[in-house]
Amino acid sequence: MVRAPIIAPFRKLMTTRSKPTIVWFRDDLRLTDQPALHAAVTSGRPVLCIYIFDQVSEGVRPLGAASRWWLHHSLASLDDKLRTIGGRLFLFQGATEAVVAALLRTGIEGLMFNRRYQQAERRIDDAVVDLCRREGVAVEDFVGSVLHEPWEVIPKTGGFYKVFTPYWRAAVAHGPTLPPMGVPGPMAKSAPGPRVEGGPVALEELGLLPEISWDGGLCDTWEPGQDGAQRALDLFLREKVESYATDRDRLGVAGSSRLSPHLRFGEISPREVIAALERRAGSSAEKFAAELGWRDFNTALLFHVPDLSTAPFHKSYARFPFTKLTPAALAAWQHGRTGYPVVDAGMRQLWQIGTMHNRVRMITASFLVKHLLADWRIGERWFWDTLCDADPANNPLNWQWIAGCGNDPVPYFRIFNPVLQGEKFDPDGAYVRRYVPELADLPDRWIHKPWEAPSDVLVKVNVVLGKTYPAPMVDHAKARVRALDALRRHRETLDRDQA
DNA sequence: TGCATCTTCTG
DNA sequence: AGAAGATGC
Repeated sequence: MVRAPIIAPFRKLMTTRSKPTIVWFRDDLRLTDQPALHAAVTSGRPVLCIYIFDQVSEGVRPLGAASRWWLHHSLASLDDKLRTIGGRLFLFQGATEAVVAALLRTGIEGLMFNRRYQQAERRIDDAVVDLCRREGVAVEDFVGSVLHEPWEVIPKTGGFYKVFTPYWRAAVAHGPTLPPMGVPGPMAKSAPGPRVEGGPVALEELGLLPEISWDGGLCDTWEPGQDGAQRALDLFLREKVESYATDRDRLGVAGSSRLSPHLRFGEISPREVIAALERRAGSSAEKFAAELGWRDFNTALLFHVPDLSTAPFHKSYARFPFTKLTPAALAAWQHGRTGYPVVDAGMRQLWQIGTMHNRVRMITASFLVKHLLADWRIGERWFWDTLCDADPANNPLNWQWIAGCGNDPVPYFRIFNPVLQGEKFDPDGAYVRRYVPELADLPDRWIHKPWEAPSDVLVKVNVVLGKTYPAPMVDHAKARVRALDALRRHRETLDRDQA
């Protein structure tokens, strides 16, 4: 371990004052409903708020580019918020254990944090707890950003839930989640950030922002941070939640809550969202509450089966003969040039604004794993890099679900038809027109299948298939039959193995 | 949180 | 002919 130099005059300063308690922020970048911060501030001791940007510890999955962009702005916002209660945020980078060890040597009273639920992160946290105990530093951890912790909702027969519906029934029966805490009062004057190896560093030094500025669409779309999260929640409750159950499926309508990246970084807790929802009963509110349940369910599943982000839940799929995509085919999917308008609109929405309508996530993912027969991990990695809400549990598990290798997956024969899905959920083509502007003038009738439009129509709207917009990269009917054959064969192999 | 195809019913 | 329902992948 690297021994960090301790600056002598600073140490003297520390010993003459009461030692600070560290509040270690992680995926909980908020002041509201923040148990660790609340406990530290109400103790009346000096509080030192820190964040450690750790991409190097064993097993930690490096953040994708969109998540890095989000984190940058979220950290800036958290620092602003902390200043409103007399604190500020000190940033460090490097291996967590080394940074914490160095900090402890500067004289620390205690360490507080809210729990995480992924394997690598829990190993780090356990090591930090051990470190504190060895050094005689009081350490306290609190419930993380979930409604229920993974070990709280388990079947009577033991093990863990593999199907959402029984999980959610049990979670609801388990009783109400903790009422969210408010913002703690002003904190004791914040201790200065001790200088150690790894920090404190300026936000810019973390290098989270893109080097070439591709983030214009993200900047125009999102307001990372606690205030943005609260605003999104207010807007959702005011204008969207009533019709959520129906509007969420309409691609051209902004019917979703847009809370997912805020929840991912813990800028708002699901307990706060539930508390706000409970003031308004109704089936739409319940539908939305269940969506929060999905987040917990996936978190719990990953907790119980740590390799789910890379390994199929159904092990037989490790041997599935995926098609190796050509670089051109992969790029066509990634950048929205498949020739299927609704698929291309979704992939371009993702690239431009770091999110994608949930139904379109299913359509585009299904296209990659069924029409192109690609390994779901290829798509998972792309989403991980481009989604602002890329979540270590939700992203891989949703991909496993659509690929058919997950716990409780879609049946293998369920293959989305991108034309029918477009016609059903984007009947006026508003979504396609927004993200595939070269098709904007096509009449509704052809907007989801330009290759069927009569040539005089195409001429009139300046569409030349293969030039201004790609011809379909695969034929839906043929690709569907090919996928059904491959998946059925795979299934027969399975049955034979088991027999 | 599907799709395609077949059957039956109705005008 | 076309809607509506049933069925297998």
